[in-house]
This record gives sequence, C-alpha cells and structure tokens, in this order.
Amino acid sequence: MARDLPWRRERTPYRVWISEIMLQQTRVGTVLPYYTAFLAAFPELGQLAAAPEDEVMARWAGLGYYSRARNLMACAREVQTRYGGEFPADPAALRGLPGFGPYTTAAVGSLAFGLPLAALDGNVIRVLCRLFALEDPPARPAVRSRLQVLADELLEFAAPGDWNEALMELGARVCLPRRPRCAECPLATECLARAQGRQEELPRRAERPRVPVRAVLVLLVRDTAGRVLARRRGDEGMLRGLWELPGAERPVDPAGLDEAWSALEAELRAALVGNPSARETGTLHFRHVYSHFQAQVLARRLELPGQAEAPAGSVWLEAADCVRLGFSARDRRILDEPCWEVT
DNA sequence: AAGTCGGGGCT
DNA sequence: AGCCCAGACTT
Repeated sequence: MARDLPWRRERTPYRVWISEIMLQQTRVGTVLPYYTAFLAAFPELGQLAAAPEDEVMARWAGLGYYSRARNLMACAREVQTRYGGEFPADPAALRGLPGFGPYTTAAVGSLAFGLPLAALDGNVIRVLCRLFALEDPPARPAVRSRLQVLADELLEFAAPGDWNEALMELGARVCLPRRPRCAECPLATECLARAQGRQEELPRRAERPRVPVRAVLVLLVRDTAGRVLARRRGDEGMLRGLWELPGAERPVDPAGLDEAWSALEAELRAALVGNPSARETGTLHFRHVYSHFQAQVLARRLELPGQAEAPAGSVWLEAADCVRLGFSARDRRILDEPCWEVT
C-alpha cells in the first residue's frame, strides 16, 4: 500500500514539481512540513514567480541545497514568461528548465503529463542493481547509463507515472539499503541478488574520502532589549543569501580544536563586540555535517549592556525577525536552543 | 570524472 | 561516527 502523501493527492504539474525538487537528496519526512508551508505561501506558480527572493529563501531555510531554491525561482519565472505560466508537456522542453536534470524531467513528465520516461533515483537504482545483480558501483556514469536503459525497458508505458511511483515506493519501503524486506517483496522470486543471497551487498558503494574538519565559533549576542546581532551572507559561496549569526571558522586538525576555538573567539570578540563588559551567559557545542566537510561548532551566548551600535555589516534583529528570516540549520539550532550550558 | 552543494534520520 | 537519501550543476 502506497503512502498517502500531499503531493500525490493532486498531481498538478506545479505541485509535482515542487515536491520533486524538495525531495532531491532529502527524505520524505523532512520534506513534508516544508512542502505544506510552501504550498500555503505560494499556491500557484504565478505567485512563486512574482515572490521576492528573500521570502522564497526564508521558506526554504533549513532544507539545504539552496541552489534548488534559486533554480526554483528561475524556473518559475521562465515557465511564466516563456510558456505562459504552464509547464510544457515535452521532455526536451522540461529538461531545459533550471533544476530539471534526468531524474526530475522523468518524474514530473511521467507523474504530471503521463510521458513515458523512466525515473532513475536512488531507490530505483538500488532495486535494479539487486534485481539484475549488477556488480559495478552505480556511482559511475557508465553504469548509470546502463541502469537508465534497463529502467526504460521495464517502464510500463500504459501508466508511466504510476509505474515510477511504484518502483520508488518499493525501494523506499521494501528494498531498503540495509536489511531489505525480501519476504514482502513482489519481485523476490525474480531477484538475482536475492537468489545469490547477496541482497545486502548490492549495490556496491563507492568508498568516500574522509571529510575535513573545520573549527567554527558562533556568537549569539543579545542586547538589553533582547535584540540579536546578525548579518546577511553575501551573494557568493555556500548558503549565499541566507542570514547568519556572527561567526568565524578555520580548517583544523581535530586534535587542535580547543586552541582553534580560542583564537577564533579572540578575533571575533575584538572585531565584533569590542566591549569588555559583555557578559557570557552560556555555551553550546555540537557537530554539524555538511556535504563535503564537518564543522565542530562552539557557540557562546553573550549579553551586551545597553543598546550598542551594530558593527559594520551587521544589524540588530528583533526577536520576530529572527523567526521570520532565513537562517541556516546551524544557526537555527543555536537560536532555538533552550538549554545552554551555564558558564 | 570529480568536486560542490545541506541536512537529518537511522544504525 | 558512518551511511544514505525522490540529484543538479560546474569545472
């Protein structure tokens, strides 16, 4: 039995599109609340196309892979101006839109328009690698092409949308990455990996390089009025366009973390607070993992007497603004932390 | 073909 | 702490 998910209730191109972009590299359970809020804020494509960038980014904040949100806005505007506000029911035209790669083109094309395109996502890749006992790691582009051919051949042309959804659902709920539930699988008798007892070994994972570590120091600075010091990130680099708490970071050998934090705190407090009477009221430590590095985060909560001038590039935010504006998950965690270690 | 780009849940 | 996820884009 398939799950009852909000984007399955009405398969309109707009709703299918939003869900597919959000679901890229992101689990259903994570997407659900974002999807609901996003559709409430932008019920139709025209409203998304006309929305200010900051508002869209704020709705996306915390989901990650923010280029998806930027492509989403570019795509909405292109569909509006070039296709009169309606997604084109054509594979090549869809594939040319921002954020539409091979998977999303097939997913939106089949689910929203019934186009005969086989969607190859992580779930389907796993199912096919096991079904045909493919030895080669699917991370390789050559293997990916072969999988696409297999998926194309299997595709049920009478109902490509239902077929894609069913295959992905099978991967998500039965053909699990670890401990697949072969007893519940309708393909168990056809599955070559299962016949060989190797369903747990396939697909073969490509080994990953160890991710570097960065020491990160973040300050939650509040004044007497309860305002919080923050700044908007620039237009380049990671997390661009999002808001952030003042912080500093540097690459570090895990053994030298304490020393790195001390140095970072010294420079940051001098540059930002510059006030020796700033009172430290709490501290917080956690690890935050990004795509290609991990951050060891030390956060300090500071109370500043009076109401000082904000340093260049920074502003004092009211509490309501802290809720409304788009902060990354790292800073959202610091802003929402109820239980600081008292120092 | 490799690197960049977030975040969270499960084991 | 490692793994993986309804990937796309740049170099």
